[in-house]
Amino acid sequence: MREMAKSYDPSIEERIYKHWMEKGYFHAEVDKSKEPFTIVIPPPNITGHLHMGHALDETMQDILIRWKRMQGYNALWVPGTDHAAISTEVKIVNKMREEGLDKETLGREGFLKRAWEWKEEYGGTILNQLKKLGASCDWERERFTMDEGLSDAVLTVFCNLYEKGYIYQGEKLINWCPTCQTTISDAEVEHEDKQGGFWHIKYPIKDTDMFLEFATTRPETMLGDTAIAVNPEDERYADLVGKVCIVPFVDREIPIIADSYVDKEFGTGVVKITPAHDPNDFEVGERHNLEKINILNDDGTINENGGKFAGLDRYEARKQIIAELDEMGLFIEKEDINHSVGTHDRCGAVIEPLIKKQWFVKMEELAKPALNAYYKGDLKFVPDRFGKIYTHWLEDIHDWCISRQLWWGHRIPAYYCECGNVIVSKDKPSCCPKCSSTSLKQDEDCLDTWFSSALWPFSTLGWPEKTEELEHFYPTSVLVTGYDIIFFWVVRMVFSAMEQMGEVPFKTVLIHGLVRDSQGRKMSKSLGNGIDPLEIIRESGADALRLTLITGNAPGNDMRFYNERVESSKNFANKLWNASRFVMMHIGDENPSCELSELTAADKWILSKVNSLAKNVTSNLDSYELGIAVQNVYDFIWDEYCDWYIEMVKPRLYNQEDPTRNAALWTLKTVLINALKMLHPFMPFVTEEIFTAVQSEEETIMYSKWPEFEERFSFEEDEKSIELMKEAIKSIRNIRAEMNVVPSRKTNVFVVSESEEVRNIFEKGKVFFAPLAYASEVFVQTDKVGIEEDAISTPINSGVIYMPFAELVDIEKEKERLNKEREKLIKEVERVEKKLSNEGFVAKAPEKVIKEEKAKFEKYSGMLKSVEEQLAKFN
RNA sequence: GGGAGCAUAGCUCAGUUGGGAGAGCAUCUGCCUUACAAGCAGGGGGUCACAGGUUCGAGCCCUGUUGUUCCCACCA
Repeated sequence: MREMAKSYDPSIEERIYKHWMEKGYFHAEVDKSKEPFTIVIPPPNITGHLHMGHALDETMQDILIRWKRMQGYNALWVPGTDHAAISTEVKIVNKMREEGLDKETLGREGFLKRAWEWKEEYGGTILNQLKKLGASCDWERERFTMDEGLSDAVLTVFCNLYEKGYIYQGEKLINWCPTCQTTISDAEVEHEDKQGGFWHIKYPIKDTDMFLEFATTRPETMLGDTAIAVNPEDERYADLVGKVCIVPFVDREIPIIADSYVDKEFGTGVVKITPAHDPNDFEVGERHNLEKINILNDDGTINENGGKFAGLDRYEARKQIIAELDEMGLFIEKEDINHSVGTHDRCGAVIEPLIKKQWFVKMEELAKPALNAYYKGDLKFVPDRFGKIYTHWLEDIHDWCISRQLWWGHRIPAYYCECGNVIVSKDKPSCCPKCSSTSLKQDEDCLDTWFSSALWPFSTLGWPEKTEELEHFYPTSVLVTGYDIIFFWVVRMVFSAMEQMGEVPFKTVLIHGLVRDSQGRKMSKSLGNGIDPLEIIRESGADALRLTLITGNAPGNDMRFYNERVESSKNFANKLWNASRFVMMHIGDENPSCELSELTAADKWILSKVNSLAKNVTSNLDSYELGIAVQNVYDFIWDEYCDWYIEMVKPRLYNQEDPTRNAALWTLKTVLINALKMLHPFMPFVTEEIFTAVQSEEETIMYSKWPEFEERFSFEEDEKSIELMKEAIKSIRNIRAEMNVVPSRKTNVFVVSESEEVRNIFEKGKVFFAPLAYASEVFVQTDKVGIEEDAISTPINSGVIYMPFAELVDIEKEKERLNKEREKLIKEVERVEKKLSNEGFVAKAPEKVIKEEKAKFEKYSGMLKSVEEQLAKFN
């Protein structure tokens, strides 16, 4: 037996984790004799630091992995990181800037060298932080989206999709971030409601003295206007269609066209059309064959097409354009409006739609199998409502712009020949197959970072190689992630897997919500309201943090983080610690054993309880109700095991001569071990420490067998007996507290019952009933012989408890108390009576429910009778 | 404009196929009882947002209303 400290100290965690690592417990080899259970970690960015969101996400995964491992599965949790193209590149560029360097001077190669150096230095930070949380990832299998194997997977998929015609190059309207100077996909555009202007402007109509009024939120785009549109059914403008307007400053003549896209009711019913800078206008332009004039440079300044405004930032140009229009009498008014503006989710800059030649993935066909997988039930969401979000997005999907004007990432494997030929190939071709020229240039752009993470579930297992890991561990079992990246990642993983592997990448997607601050706000850097999980771990331990994050959290729901709750989690760890210490103090170096026949009702009661706990916890874990599962274990340990069972067995432990002492020790130990096992996935450290102390012959709890429900440990009768005694004890304590009787003052307690069964229960349970009921002596009898007339009484099911308090009894007060009790019981009896006299209830309710109600009727009417008898005595 | 979530004790939240409303924290009372004062025992506190409906029975299922949060969407 190992000596245990007086109170729980979470600093043991580091030692334990190190031990687990040294023993290689987290490593999973392919073992075909076992059923696989696989999770791939949502790879955190190499730029990242562990925040509460990660802590929740990884805790949930660790719980599932540890549980399945104990259940005997071949459990594998693959860790790794994402190169995070834009985020990382921005970080590196900023660091270079501090040294007075920029990308251009370093060149691509020089830049990449520095980027890899940066990755080597900082890229592992977040994974090391994860270890503090207790994550049992197989670190021998750690992967990175840009390592050799995964890069090979990326190029393979790119070429595959290109050959099948799913990847194409196109000159389309894309989302441009002028700050990061790259394209981004639709998913990365965040629509924010912003206060903005709605400028009313008019253009002169050619060869008339008339003007056409319209309004716009982006006046500077007028420099790229190539038409003015009205609704074809708008009578106000019918005779203007076909006429020509003049765009000021650039003096461009543009047609007035009719297109049903224009809403007659909105504004003046006139829209300026800028096909090069607005998605709707682009469509209109396609329909009417309009010219597309790009007016923006990559940095958001006006280009040479903007005439005199060339070189100005778009917002400065806007100001000047309005000022000059005003002078020209063409500006009418500015309306203040609140409208939604597209911004870049990484840097917050306002996105400018513009036309560029980019690489796209054609989504329509690829989306279908991903949708079918869900409809067929091969892919499930927990909770299911997120399936609707998933399908909604896929049904309305746009092509995915995958090229990024970055250097940090997977360079697009497309090669351009002088002859104009484009060759897509994993390796650089030696010459152009068309013209044999050897002067081929690779595309300068990189792929969207999500292109590689979309392959994560199979690329990390070795694909495109046919590894035995892939064979055994794929498809993965469950993906755990937040609802905020369903579009970015989940959707793309599913369609990529369906296309490349022909099956789903995971069977279940377990969705969790956001961890918010105590006021319900998102934790963010700018608000400075983030709570650092590492700090919590340092102060209270990873176990306490994990328990806090899981308790009371239902799948898919957001949660608030309170330090008070960490405190209570830590208290729980200490409670468990001390209960274990108590058990071990009494067991010493013995190894208690006993026959089932030696067990007392109390032993059987707690064994039965822990037995059904196993059933409940397992079924809750099966349905991913981690919060309920951990609550089950928590309640059992604190309420049943500590507050009742330990107190019940104390007299047997203190009495070395007690013949049932060994049964008590065995039960204490057995139940504790089972409870520890069930708590282990949630609180791995404290449970490991205690387990190895109690079970000194075992090396770890990690591979101990998960408890299962066993019929032979189900003791219904004993459960009932003990519950009856608990009720009696609670009533006695209640009365004593009301009468302000200090615990040290003990009284005789009489249990009177005509039922032999009940008398037996109390007779046998005297050993614990007496101390818990603060009884100097317990008398179990059939009648009231020897009980003083003014003894305090309280009814139990099929009996009455009497306590002679002598001088403490105030008859009037006692009558009052009994009257209250009577009122309560009358209500109960009435309620049950009403139910039982309801014909519908008796005819239609399940038999079990009716039986229960009848039993309640017996119980309460019996109790009422004895209260009334007692009252009659006082009157 | 479309969709979804939430509304339960003072606060934060659970409540798994419908069968007498729960936890943590807070609050009040009494206890340093030989595992734990990070504790023990006991108490108070809820028209389960509102209105209908289904049912023998509704916090739970259906419809509507209100409040609130979020997601999606090309009304300039």
